Formats: sequence, structure tokens, C-alpha cells
Amino acid sequence: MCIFLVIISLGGKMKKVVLVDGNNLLFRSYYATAYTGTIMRNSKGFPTNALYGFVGMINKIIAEEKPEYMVVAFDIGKNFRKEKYDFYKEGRQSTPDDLKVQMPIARNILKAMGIAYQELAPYEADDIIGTIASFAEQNPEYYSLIVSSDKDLLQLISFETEIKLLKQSGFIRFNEESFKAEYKIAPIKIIDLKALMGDASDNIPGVKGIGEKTALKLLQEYGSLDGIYENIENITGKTKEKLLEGKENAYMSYEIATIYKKVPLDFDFEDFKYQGPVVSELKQVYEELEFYSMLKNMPTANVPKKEHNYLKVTNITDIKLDERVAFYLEASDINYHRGNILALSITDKNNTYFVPNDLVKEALKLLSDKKIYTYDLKKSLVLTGEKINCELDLMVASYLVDYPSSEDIAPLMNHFDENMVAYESLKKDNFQNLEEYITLKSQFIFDYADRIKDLVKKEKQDEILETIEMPLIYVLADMEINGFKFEQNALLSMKEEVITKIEEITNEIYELSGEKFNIASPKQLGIVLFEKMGIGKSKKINRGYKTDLKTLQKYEDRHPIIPKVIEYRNLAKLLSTYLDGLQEFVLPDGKIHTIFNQTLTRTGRLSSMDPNLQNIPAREEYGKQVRRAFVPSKDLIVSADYSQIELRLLAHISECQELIDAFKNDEDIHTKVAADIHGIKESEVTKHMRSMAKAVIFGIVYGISGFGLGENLHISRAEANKFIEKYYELYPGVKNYMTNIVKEAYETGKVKTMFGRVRKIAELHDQNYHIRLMGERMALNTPIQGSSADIMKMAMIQVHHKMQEHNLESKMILQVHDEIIIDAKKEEVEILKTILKDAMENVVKLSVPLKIDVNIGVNWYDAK
DNA sequence: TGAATCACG
DNA sequence: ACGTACGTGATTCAT
Repeated sequence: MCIFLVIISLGGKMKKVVLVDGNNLLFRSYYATAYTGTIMRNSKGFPTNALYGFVGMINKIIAEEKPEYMVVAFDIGKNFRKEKYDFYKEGRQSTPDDLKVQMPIARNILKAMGIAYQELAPYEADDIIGTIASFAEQNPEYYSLIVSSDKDLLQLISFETEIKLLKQSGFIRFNEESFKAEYKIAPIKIIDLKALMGDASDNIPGVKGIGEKTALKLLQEYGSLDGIYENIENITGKTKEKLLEGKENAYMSYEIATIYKKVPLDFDFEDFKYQGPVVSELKQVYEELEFYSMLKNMPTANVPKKEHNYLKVTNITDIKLDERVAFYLEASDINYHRGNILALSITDKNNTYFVPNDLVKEALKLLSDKKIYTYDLKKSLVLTGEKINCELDLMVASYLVDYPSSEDIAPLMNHFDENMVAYESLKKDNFQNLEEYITLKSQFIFDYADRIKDLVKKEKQDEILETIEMPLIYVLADMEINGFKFEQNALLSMKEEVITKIEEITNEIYELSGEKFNIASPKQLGIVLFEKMGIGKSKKINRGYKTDLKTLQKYEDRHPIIPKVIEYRNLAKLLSTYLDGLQEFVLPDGKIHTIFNQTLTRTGRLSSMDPNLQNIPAREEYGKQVRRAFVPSKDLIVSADYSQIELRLLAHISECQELIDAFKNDEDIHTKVAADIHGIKESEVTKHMRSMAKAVIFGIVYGISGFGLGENLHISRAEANKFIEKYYELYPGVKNYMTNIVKEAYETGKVKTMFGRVRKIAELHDQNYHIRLMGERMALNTPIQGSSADIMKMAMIQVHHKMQEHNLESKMILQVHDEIIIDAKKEEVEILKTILKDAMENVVKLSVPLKIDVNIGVNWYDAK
């Protein structure tokens, strides 16, 4: 506390020097976007993605820190650590050429921005930062703030040196005090820590067999690396052996990990004064790079406007259209169920037309016999209620080739340097520039439709586009239009009960803890439980203690307050998200109309929002009651869900004969696996054994580790590992599949579903090992989750089609990944059952049967 | 605006 | 030795 006050009081007098790790920013920016597979380039094909992010971050630093002095450090030329120890940073991917060429430009940008930079071979940026920070420490006028995501720099923290450690999003700011609070050692001991535990990313060996936990423990006890070896006789067992064996490596690692603070730089702090940009120079650089959004934010920058004319339609006869047309419909709200049509714009090879609201319907009729292109067809179908026969929706096409495909077309346009502002800012201006805005959109669609279509073909996504995604748009539009009737009164008594219970529990918690606080605040809750009440030691995270369900359950028996907190959470969630939350989405027709996002997930699944109807409580009996409010607008709710579709796909894709046979014989797969694992008869399998087996099977599909499974099942890692190994032994096909798909993913950088849907996995090429491992898990899960999503989509199209053929009044209203829900006329239930079974079970022929269960009820709850 | 938490398949 | 299950969306608190 004392230290903190001193810094604040000195802060006014001292001059802040912001030290930025330039290489770190460039790498981060490059890999932040490179994973999409398409690197941002200017029209000459020069890569600009790293620079774009770099400039953004520099601007952000300036805005947040308002530095008086600032200097950016870079690596350049040879590296003295590498010279001395050739294993240093070995195994790292070499810098991609697309990044290398951007590096010198970063220097030009800084120059134009009026920011100093430093580089000197054979030193790394770290050493330069360390040298300058140590100079600042010796000079009472200055203190330093280091900006980087590299944890190595933490060793530089001191009374006069802070660090802003960049995270994936946001940052953590450490000073000496907060660092010690977090790590329980002095910052300088980061070096000793590395000497012991090594660093995989830099290929620093450390002491073999010593990890972070042990290293921290040793340092907390003996203070330093030297301290440890001076006291080596007091250390026992394996740790001692490892330390003795690794002593040489430890001291060598210590040397490598130490940031060198005596780089022979020739500078004066006044050289680092932030000058502010030389506008003309910076403009020139930005123009070269085609950073139009940056230009726009500059005081005197001129945005080159695209040549663009349009005709304002006052009479429908003004419109004369060629065979190929693009249109775009703009609504007054992102949620088009709540909004209304603002205007329509149409482009053909001759003209662009702005069609005001009152002529939209008539104008759309003119399109009926044309080849139509648009962006977000579903939105237009819902808003107009018209049947628009569309050739290509650029939104789903972009999705399939990994181009921007958000609800706003602007990001896609900006991907092609169209300099389009986001819908939100148009709305903020009360749609003042609507005409200009919407006509640019239809013109863009017209200009780029072929280009995107060609890419879809080139990437072999055309079949998915034509047979799945395009037809599905019409199905989803219908479902959204139909909506799910919501009977609020059905929840009144439940809501009352929940509110009362929450009040009671709140009071009980206050009594048990002896104080009033906000139970919904994880921060306050953590302090009360783990500091004031001293119930155990929860893991510390960013803002405080971890207080999630899993953590709380660990302490469930320690104090009666814990179950109360768990129940409070449960009820608060129920109330805010469902009992209260859903109410706001009921439209005047008494129905909830969700929006299905068809172009968001990386596996091909749908998602549902505003509200999300794919996460209505189902697992717990009490919460599940919410489903009673979801009622038919006709007579009955019919629900058809695939039985274990992902596991069936695992069996099929992995060609694992044992699993295939089990499904063919319609066995209970979890029981079968439990019996196999324990080597007993299925009749001897207990409930517990079955649920363990179930967890193992699901875990396998996700690429779980022994550790993860152990945590989940509350068993030891060793036991969990035994389960997993046994599983692989019993079903070698599965193991084989996992190995092969990961290998293939590494070779091609992508995986495919059974139907050819592609997912690029850039994570596999990340320098960070953990991210690569995550990529491997994605690689093995995506063909399963994605193929299941494809099958469901194809089934939906067939069901929809057959329902129309039979002229049914019943309507499909919801999809929850493996479940289709229908608002049904009672006379149509039998034919519906036939249609659902026919379509869903036979939509594709696999080596295992697909099976559905159909349930019927007077509300969603009863349809189970 | 992001982190933490928790609802679903 | 690393860190530790895939895919989503909504709400709340805190910055």
C-alpha cells in the first residue's frame, strides 16, 4: 500500500518512458490474422496484416498511456545467444516471408509517427528494453513502462519499471508489488525460475524433470538458484537427484534467460520524446499500404471516394433490369424481426437503383425472373415474406471460403479494401447516408459475386454451397418466421418461487458469512469465501479467486455456505436468463422468433441468438420446467432427435468394426464400452460404470487428456489414463483415426467433413505448443461435429421439402444440433413421424444405422 | 469492453 | 515439461 502511494505521488513529477517490444507486436499482429489463411494485402499484393495490427496497437498505446517518451525496440541481425548456444530457439519456425517483408516498413511508420526506435545487432529487443529501463532506473527523473506479451520481460520489473503484459485480449499491468502478490517471488527471480524450469518456446533446457510448481517451491524456500545449490544437502529424494544432474544446464539456462542490460546504445532520453505524426509523411505510408480506415482517422486525411452513381427511383417504371442483378435490403434494426425495411438497392450491369421503402415490394417482383445475387438472403426473406429465388448469397459463400461473413456486409467489403463503415455507425447517424450506403452494398455484391463464386469452386465448396447452404436458407427463414409460441403465464408461479428462494438464500448467505456483499460478483464472493471466511485456497486468477461450480464443489462439505452459493447461482441464472430474459423476446404475436446464424461456427453447426433457443435448460429437472412455456401455436410439439449421432459418426469415420457392430446390433454403446473396459458382461455393468464409460467416450471425441478426464470423473490421472489406454486397445480403429486425422491436418493445414466442408486450422502452425495442441483437438473433433451438422442440415432440407409436398400445416420451428422441433397439427402427427424418420434416418448411408427418437407433447417439456 | 460464469448439444 | 475436452450465447460485474 505504501509503495503504491509513493508511486502515485512521484508519478506527477516523474517522466514516463514507454518501452515497446516491436518484434513482439509485429509477430502478434501477423499471427492474429494469418490463421484465417488469407493474409491481408494491398492491391499490389504486398502483405499488410502485421503492419495493420502493429499500427492499431501503437495507436492504442498512445491513446491509453499518453507517453511523453516512447521508444520501440526491434531484433536485428545476428543473435548473441544463438551464436553462443546454437540450440537456443531451435525448433522454432523461421519467420514467414510474408512477415519478414513487413518489418522494415514498421520502422518507416514509426518515423512518420514521430516515435523513436532502437535496434542493434547482435542483441534482442529484450536486451535493448532492459538496457534503457536500467538507465531510467539510475536517473531519478524517469520511470519505465514496458509493453509486450513476452513474459521474459517480467524480470525487469522494479520499483521504477512496470510492465503492461499484453494478453490475447486486453492486458495485465504488473508493478513490483502486484508481481510479488501474484508469483510470491521477486521479479528478478524469473531468471532463476527459468533456469530451473526451462522454456520450451525458446528451447532453454532448465533442469530436466523440474517444472513450474517445483521450481517456485524451491525458490520460495531457498531464495535463488545459488541458494538452492548451497542448500542442496537439505533437499531430498528425486528433486535432489534431478537438481544435481541438471546443475550445469541450470546455470547455462540462467545465463541465457538473463536479459542483458549493457547494450552499447548511444542515446539520450530526449531522443525518445514522442513527437507526434508528420501528417503528410504518414499519409503517404498509409496510402502506399492502403490503410484507408487509418487515413480516415487522421486529422486532414482525404478518403478517396469510389466512383459511384445511382438512380433514385420515384416510379417503379424507372427500373429496367438486365438478366443478372444484385440487391441489398437494409433494415432499421440488426434484429430484423424487430426492425422494418428501410430501403432496397439493386445493381445490374448498367445501373444502381435506390428504391425507397414504399416501392420495395413492387421492385422485388421485377427480380422474379432474374439471376439474383445478394448478401444475407435469409434476412430479406424474413423481412419481405417474399419467395426470392436466389442464385448466390455472398454471406454463406463467404462463410464457406473463410471470408468475413458477419451479419454486416461491411467487413467483407473491407476485406477487399472497399472502405465501408459498419452498420452501427450508420444507425448512430440516424441513417443519414442511407442512399449512398446501401447502393454501395448492392454494387459491391454485383462486382464481387463472380470472384467469390470462383473461389468457392476452387476450394471445392460448391457442392456444399448448392446442395446444403443455399437451400437451407429458405428452411431457416421459414423457421424464423414461424417462431415458437411462448406462454409466459406458464412460468408465473415458478418465477415467484425463484424470486422468493433467491431472497431467502441471499439472507442465509449474509448470515453465514456475517456480512452483506454482492454474491453475483465473483470478486467479492472470492474474498468473502477464501479470505475472510478462510474456506480453503482457491486458485487465483486475474481479478481474484476462481469461484466457478467446479471449484465450489471441492469445498462443498467444508462450510454450509457453499451449497447455498451454488443454489443462489443456479437460481439467479434461471431468473435472469430464462424466466425474465425470454420475456423480452416475445413479439406481439405471442411468439419468440430467434435468429439462426448460418455463417458463424467453425464446424458448420448453426447457432441461435436473440434469444438463444439452443440452450434452454434441459439437464436439470427444475430448470427444465422452463420448457413448459414453449407451446404449440397449432396443437402439439413434435420433437425428433438423433440418437448419439456423433458417436455413430465416430464409428463410421474411424471404420472401427467393434463400434460399428455395436451400433448395428442397436446395443447401448455406453454399457457396451463399460463392459468391454472392465471385461465383464453387459448385465453386470453398474450405473456408475456406465456413466464413467460415457465420459471416456465423449472425452475421446474431444481429444481429452488423462488429466482432463481425471478431473472430470474425480479419479486420479493414472486411473483415467488406464481407461483411455484400455479404450484405444479395445477400439484400435479410433486410435488410428485420431493419429491419421491429426497427421493429415498438419500436412494440409485443414480438415474436412464427410461431405467436404473444409475447416482451416491455422492453430497447427502456431509457435505456441499449447495452441498447436488445441489445433490437434480441433482437427480430430471437427470431422465428427461437422459431419453431424451437415447431416442435420440435409435432413432439415428434406423434411421441409416433404412437409411442403404433403401440404402440411405443421411447421418446423427449431433445430438444436441433433433435434428438430415441429409445431404440429394433431391430424398430421402420424405423417410427420414418417417424414421425420424417412428423412433423418436415410439422408445418408453410413456403415452404421442412423436412429431417431420422436417425442410428442402439449409443450416442449412434455415432448421428451 | 472483456472476464467470469453457466446454459445447451 | 508444457497444460490439460469440442462447439456455441447471455448475463453480470468491473474496468
